[in-house]
Amino acid sequence: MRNSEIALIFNQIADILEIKGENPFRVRAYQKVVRVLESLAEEVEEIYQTRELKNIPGVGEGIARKIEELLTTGKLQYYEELKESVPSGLVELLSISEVGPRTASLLHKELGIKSVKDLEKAVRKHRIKDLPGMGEKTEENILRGIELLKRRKGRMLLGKAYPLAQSIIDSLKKLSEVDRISSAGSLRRMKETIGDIDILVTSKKPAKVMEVFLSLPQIAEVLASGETKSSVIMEGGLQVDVRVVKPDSFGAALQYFTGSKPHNIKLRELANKRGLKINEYGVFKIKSGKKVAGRKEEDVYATLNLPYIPPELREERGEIEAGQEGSLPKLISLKSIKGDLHVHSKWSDGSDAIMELAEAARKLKYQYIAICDHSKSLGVAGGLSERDLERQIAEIRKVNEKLHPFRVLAGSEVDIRSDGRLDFEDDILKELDIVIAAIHTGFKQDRETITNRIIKAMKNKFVHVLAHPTGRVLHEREPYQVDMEAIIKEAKRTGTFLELNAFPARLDLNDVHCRRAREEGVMVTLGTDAHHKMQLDSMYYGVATARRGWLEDKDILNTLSLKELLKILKRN
DNA sequence: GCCGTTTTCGGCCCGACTGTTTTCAGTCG
Repeated sequence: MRNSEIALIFNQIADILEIKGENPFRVRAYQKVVRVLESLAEEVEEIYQTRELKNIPGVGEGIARKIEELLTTGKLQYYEELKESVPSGLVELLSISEVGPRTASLLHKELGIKSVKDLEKAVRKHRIKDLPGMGEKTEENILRGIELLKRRKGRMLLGKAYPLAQSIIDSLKKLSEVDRISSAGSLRRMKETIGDIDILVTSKKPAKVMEVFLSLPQIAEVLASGETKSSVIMEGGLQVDVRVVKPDSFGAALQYFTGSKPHNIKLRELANKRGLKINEYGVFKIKSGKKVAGRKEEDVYATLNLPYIPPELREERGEIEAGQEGSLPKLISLKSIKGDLHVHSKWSDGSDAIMELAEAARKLKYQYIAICDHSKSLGVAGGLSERDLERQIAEIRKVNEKLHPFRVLAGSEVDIRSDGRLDFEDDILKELDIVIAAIHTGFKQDRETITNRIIKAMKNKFVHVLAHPTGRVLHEREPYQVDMEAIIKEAKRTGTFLELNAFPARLDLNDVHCRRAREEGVMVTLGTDAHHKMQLDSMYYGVATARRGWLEDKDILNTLSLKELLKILKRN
């Protein structure tokens, strides 16, 4: 059983326990394990075979026993019984904003409501308002919550939310009334998908800021508007909240609203032990109530003897401990990137000529790009035949003569066929500067088959890079069943580099796998998979994911200069 | 249900907002 499946079950358990009004700390214990499982690179199955499950943080006696039962029998008696005790539709009520566990169980007890559909009917018949603790307003709010749920399209890709947020920030920045401004929340942490956009502002005239914000053209609906906080829904369904805070609280507010929640909880626990209290206004001494920090985010961390922790790391995955030990990574930044190692031209399914792409790359101050068009068996993507590839190499040589010292690397995104053989023979692969291998068909193979298939390709000495190693496409396709732990180990053994594909819907490797690669000493390459010169810009999201994966310059191949890069590529 | 440089038992983050209440419970981030 995979970690994600176990996490799903524990998440359900947490929800049901909440509805049943169980001890909230027990609920939190299950929620914590869910989070830990989601950020665990290694499969629990493997941990179970080699060592104690209780080594996993948040896993104690009880949960260890439950995991064991799931792994050995595929089922969990406790969960089955729990499910029986609560109608299945009740859990989905929790996804309506305004409806929490207490309301859900009240609705069920009093009106027999078992699903969102039931609830909507009851609301429209005005049967809610007479329940104890409810009223007309609550009824309206629940209806609004249901409508919001229907309209909400789930989380948005970072690649879409980020430019949107930036354009809002740019519009507000122009105002002389705006002093400081920053995004917060998961967007600032650069998570791969974003639930809503939070923007913080300091201003002496909040009303003016709000007025301008609320008049932005992309707004579909205003949910709330006040002096210090306004919420809107943008076209496309994303919610944006703007808050105005006082200058001497800006740092504390930024820290608070950036999260993540588990990161903040851990910080506040730490603060308590030192007789301090942290909230969105600042850091205070508990006894005297004296404020000791708040203006700058750095100061908030400093009161706990911590260095500044970059937002991308704030997921409670050991960053606080690393800060205490002084072992936080020096994260990679965009300006360290010297080139793009995965670009398509119009020779296959891209839309630009090699020269255009090279010119665009030079504008980004790169020293090189690798043209890696598809190989012959990928007919749908205009895969190149051996003959085409040779002609393409000739064209690349000509471009290089003109653009020297900039360099276009001749490459290929060679398809790994279903049996693990490559789409080109060695004698043509060896002509290339860089070979990246990838799977494009047969995604549904079982774990062992697909893992062995990929490993077979990695063993080819002409293959430098494994591209988009898990094959996921956010919102579209699950990763294949590949055993990433085995792939990372094999990458170490064969000297293969693992790609972090920067295309916003891929970001594959993800943050967790990046970190595992680093721990094993496997270098990562960054490539945008651009099919258009504009898409070279998505390198930014790749770098963000690398940062979330704790990667430094030295962990990333294309921070190397052209000369150093060529040396390494030849060695293979 | 977890966890321990104050603890193997008794803690477990913090405040705003809202609506329904006359002092607070529920929800949210």
